[in-house]
Formats: sequence, C-alpha cells, structure tokens
Amino acid sequence: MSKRDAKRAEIVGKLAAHFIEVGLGDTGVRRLAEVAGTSDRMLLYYFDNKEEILAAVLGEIGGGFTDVLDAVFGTKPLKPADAVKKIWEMVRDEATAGQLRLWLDLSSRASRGDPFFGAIVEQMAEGWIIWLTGMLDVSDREKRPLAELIMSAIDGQMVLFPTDLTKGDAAVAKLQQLLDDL
Amino acid sequence: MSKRDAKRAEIVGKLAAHFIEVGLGDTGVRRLAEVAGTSDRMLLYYFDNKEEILAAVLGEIGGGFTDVLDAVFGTKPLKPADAVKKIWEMVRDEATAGQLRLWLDLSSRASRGDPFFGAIVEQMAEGWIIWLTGMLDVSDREKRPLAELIMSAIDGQMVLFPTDLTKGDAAVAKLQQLLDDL
DNA sequence: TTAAAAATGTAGCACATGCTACATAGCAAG
DNA sequence: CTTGCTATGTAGCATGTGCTACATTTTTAA
Repeated sequence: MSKRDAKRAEIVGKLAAHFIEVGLGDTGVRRLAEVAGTSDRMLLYYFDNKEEILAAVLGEIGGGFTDVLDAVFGTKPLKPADAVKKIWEMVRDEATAGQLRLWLDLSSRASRGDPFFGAIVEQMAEGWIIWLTGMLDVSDREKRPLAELIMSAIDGQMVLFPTDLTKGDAAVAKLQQLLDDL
Repeated sequence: MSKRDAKRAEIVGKLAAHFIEVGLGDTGVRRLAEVAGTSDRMLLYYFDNKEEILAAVLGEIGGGFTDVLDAVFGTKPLKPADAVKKIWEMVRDEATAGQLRLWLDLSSRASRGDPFFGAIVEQMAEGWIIWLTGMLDVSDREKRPLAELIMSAIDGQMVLFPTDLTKGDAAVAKLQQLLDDL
C-alpha cells in the first residue's frame, strides 16, 4: 500500500468512526479535516473532492456493517419474536443511536433522489435484511418478508419517534406478541 | 385580517404547497422567496426570521394533515389488516410521496437534536397515531400500540427502501397477514 | 549530493448563507 | 401639503462553503 493510500485509509477510518458515533451531521470539509486531525488543504490533497471523501467513508461503514452485526449477535438461529427483542435492545442502546441517525440521514437524502446516497442506503438495507433473513428460524418462504417487516417496523420507530425512541416500546412489544407463535 | 397577515398567509400557502410537492429540500431564504414569488428582503419583512417562516409553513402542513386523512378515508372503523392495506395504497401513491419525503427530512433533522424540528415531528406523528387509533376496530387496550406498530412499519419502508417503495410490498403484505385474524 | 517528487502551510477566490441598513415610493390622515 | 406609516428595491456585511494557487519544507531516488 502506497503512503498516499495509507493516509487515505487512516483518514477514512477516523471519519467512519466519527460518523458512526455522532451521525452524519456537518459534512463541511473544514469540519471533516478537524475530525480527521488534519487540514482541509490536506484532505483535498489526498482526495479529489468532498464527494470522494464521503463515498470512501460511507463505503467503509457500509462494508463493515454486517461484520459488526455478526459480532454482536453470533449466528445461531432466532425465533422471530426473539430477534425483534434483541434488535430492539441494540437499537435502543445509545451506542448504536448515532449509526441509526446516520441511516436516517442517508435515507432522507436518498429519497430526495440523490443516486449516490441511494446506492449506499440500498447496500446497507440489503445487508441488514440478508443478515436477518439468515438468522430467522422460520420456513424459507417466510424468511425474507418477515425480515423486511421486522427491520422496517424497527426503523419506523426512528421516523415516528426521532426524539425519544423509548416511545417505540409499545409498538415493538406488540410486534413481538404478533410474532409469538411463529 | 390585516394586510400583513393576509400576505403572510399567502406566502405560507405557497410554501406549504411547494414543500408538500417536492419535500423540504433547500430552505435558504433566497430560495424560499423565489418559491413564494417575492424577495428575500420581503420574506424577512413579513416574518422575523427564517425559523418563523418554517414554523408557520410546517404548522400549516401539520394542521391540515388529519383533515386530508379524514377526507380520504372517511371515519368508519377499519379492521387492522384493512387499515394497513388502505394506508399503504395511499403511501404508495405518487401524490403523497412528497409529503413522505418531507416527513423523512424532518425526522432526520429532529434525530440530529434540532428541537424545532423535533417538536414538529412529534406533533405530526401524534396526529397520525391518534387518527389511526380512532379508526381501528379493535379493543380499546390494543388500539394505540397497534396504531403505532402499523404506522412505524409503514414509515419504516421509507427508511429501508427510499429509492423504490414497491420493494416494501412484501413486508406490508406480511403485516397484513399477521393482522388478519384480529 | 543533487534533482525530482511528495507533503504541507498560507492565503485567498468565488459563491452562498441569514440578515440588515438605507433609501425610496405609495398612500392615508390631519 | 405635510406627516407618518406601509411596502419594496439596492446594496451590503459577516460568516461559511468547496476548492485552488503558490510557496515551502521534507522525503526519496540517482
């Protein structure tokens, strides 16, 4: 790996960690530079432009996503109701909150038609869904729709109650109940 | 109504229509002025600052929301599965798409900690939920959690599939199926 | 050792942001 | 006709944006 690539990787790593921690937020080059511990001048020396920076960082985040999930959850099959419970616990955890805010950001930009963010979101969503599909202990035909339903119901809590996720407890409990005898 | 108030109402109306059509998008005063058919100078003559403009416009949108819902749906009780079907049809309709994009925008800004957008989203979400709660033909104790679950599952489709809502069909069908015997 | 290349600092450009100062025009009341 | 209020245009400020030109230092290669 060339020195330039190493530096790029270092910067991307720092920015990815930061975005995961606090969400997308301010993406100005001067602010990004500060977070990466360098200057805007250097940032645009290692990267051609701001878009390339964001692409690299979001690509990194998206790529490492399911690894994180596997690390947290292991790989043994789960009954749907239990999957809901565990995922909701994870989502409710403050440590994951930034990542979710990040996802909301990306989705809203994607829904405005931005193809760049659209592709990223598509990739991340597919990652989640495939991962959950693999974990669900139900018949093959039901796996995928069920995974999508669970993911969307949980993501929906962010949209409905962005300021206070605890308000989503009742809806999630209801979903668990509906899934109880599957 | 004073002339000033009339002008304010006219501006608010135009901006509300525009936001509903294309989403929140660019909220710069110069752009808002253009949309409202006036100058930034005049916008800030009729309103004290940008926040007040947005508050008025989003308030207007939020306020007229449940009226629209009632007009579209009537007020006769619905079985949960039927409610899901009708709401999903409405959400899938291109005419409502802008409004949804708007909501996603607001949620993402709210989740970033913006108290102004937080309050707006809270109000809109509560509006949806109360409306749906009133329409569901189930026992009183189940009404509210069920309404929240349905709303969140549908909103979640926007987060999961922002670029192509048709991908949400399977998950929504699954939800209908789960609710079928309620 | 010297020449080329890579890395970094300083300063700035052109443009957008929310907002304001100032001048003026129209109009109603005394 | 003057006085004063409402309405509107022109211009600008201060700050922030992505990005770049230029100069300089540091590293590498011959």
